[in-house]
Amino acid sequence: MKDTKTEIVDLATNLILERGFNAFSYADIAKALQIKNAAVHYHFPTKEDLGVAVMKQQQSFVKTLIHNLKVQGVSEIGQLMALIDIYNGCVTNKLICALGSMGSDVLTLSERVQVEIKNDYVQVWEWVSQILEAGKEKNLFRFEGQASTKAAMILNNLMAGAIVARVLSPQHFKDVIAQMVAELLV
Amino acid sequence: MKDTKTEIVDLATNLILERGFNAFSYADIAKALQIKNAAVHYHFPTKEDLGVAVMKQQQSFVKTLIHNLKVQGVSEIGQLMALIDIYNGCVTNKLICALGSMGSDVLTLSERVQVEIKNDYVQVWEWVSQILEAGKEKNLFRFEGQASTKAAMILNNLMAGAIVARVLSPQHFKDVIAQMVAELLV
DNA sequence: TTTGAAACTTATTTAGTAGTAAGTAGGTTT
DNA sequence: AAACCTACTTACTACTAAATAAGTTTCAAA
Repeated sequence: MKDTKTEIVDLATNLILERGFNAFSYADIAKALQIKNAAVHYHFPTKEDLGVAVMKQQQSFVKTLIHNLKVQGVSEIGQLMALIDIYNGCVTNKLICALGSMGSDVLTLSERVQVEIKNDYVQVWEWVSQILEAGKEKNLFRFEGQASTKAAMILNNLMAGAIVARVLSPQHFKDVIAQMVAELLV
Repeated sequence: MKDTKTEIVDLATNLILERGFNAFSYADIAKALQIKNAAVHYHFPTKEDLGVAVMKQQQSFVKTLIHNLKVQGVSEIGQLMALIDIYNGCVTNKLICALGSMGSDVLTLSERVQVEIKNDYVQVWEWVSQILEAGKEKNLFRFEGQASTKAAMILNNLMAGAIVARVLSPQHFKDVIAQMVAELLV
């Protein structure tokens, strides 16, 4: 069984992806875990601490994902699909991604949290840049311009796509991402 | 001179684009306008009312912009650049767009506000779709797939680009949008 | 068997939040 | 002149937020 600390981070993550950092409280977490407000503060003295923990856990998840995909020798196409699958999961559950949620709130957050949001973005951005670069070399992908710029464009479509999916519909996301992939594949 | 009601909406808009709907209060507005909290409630009884007013004002701005551009006979390229200029202005002022901000918070907002967010998105989406369709016909633009899908992709890049610009840098936005435009122009 | 740290609860504080009721100054209408 | 309206202020309610101090339980190691 997961320990309380991990459960708090998991729940906070879900609340952030659903409502945003400024729209959930320690009381929400305490209620869901059937503990008291102060117990959450025991593990994460300030909300800032909790925010940092959430973003670091995200980085750890991505690190593990990248590692597993490379160990399994998954192709560049497969790696891109794995990333898209994560966003499909978000959209299905009416969630947006951590980058979109925390990015929108970035100016209300402390320096420490801002740094972790940036680290999160850069980690995924560098990964996608590498996928594109290697995939182009192998003639799997076609695109104009720099791989890093194209990677940013792909992330933009995933991030904003997930946001818009909740405003319009999940289908809107699927259509856009399908077209994005079609343009990319040779 | 602008009346108080308009000033409240303008200020609320700025606060939403900077911090998000759930991260500003009536007190922020009252303080800035040197009036009392209750005076804001006089004009907008609930925060929901204020949210609706902000989104309707946005729609009105876009409607006027589209009208002016068409009256002046601005080309499809010029129209797209006008949209991009708005986002450049946002990025310069460390703001995100109303769609990105309110879209991120959509599940914390009432039905009435959600509808206006959707209306806002659809208005801009249809406009960009028309620009692309007409521009392609005139051999100004090149793109694969449906104009409406490509329009959504452009909006995704603008929306998420503005969000990421605050996390990374304004330059990151400019690079991505420059590449986006380059891919689009014949 | 004691001890001591980890993981809580209880109870409270401080500082906001949206929202409202009642009153008022100054202008407009009848 | 009386009645009314607009745009507020004053003073408040009810509630929620994050945060903390002090006390309690639990359980494993000495």
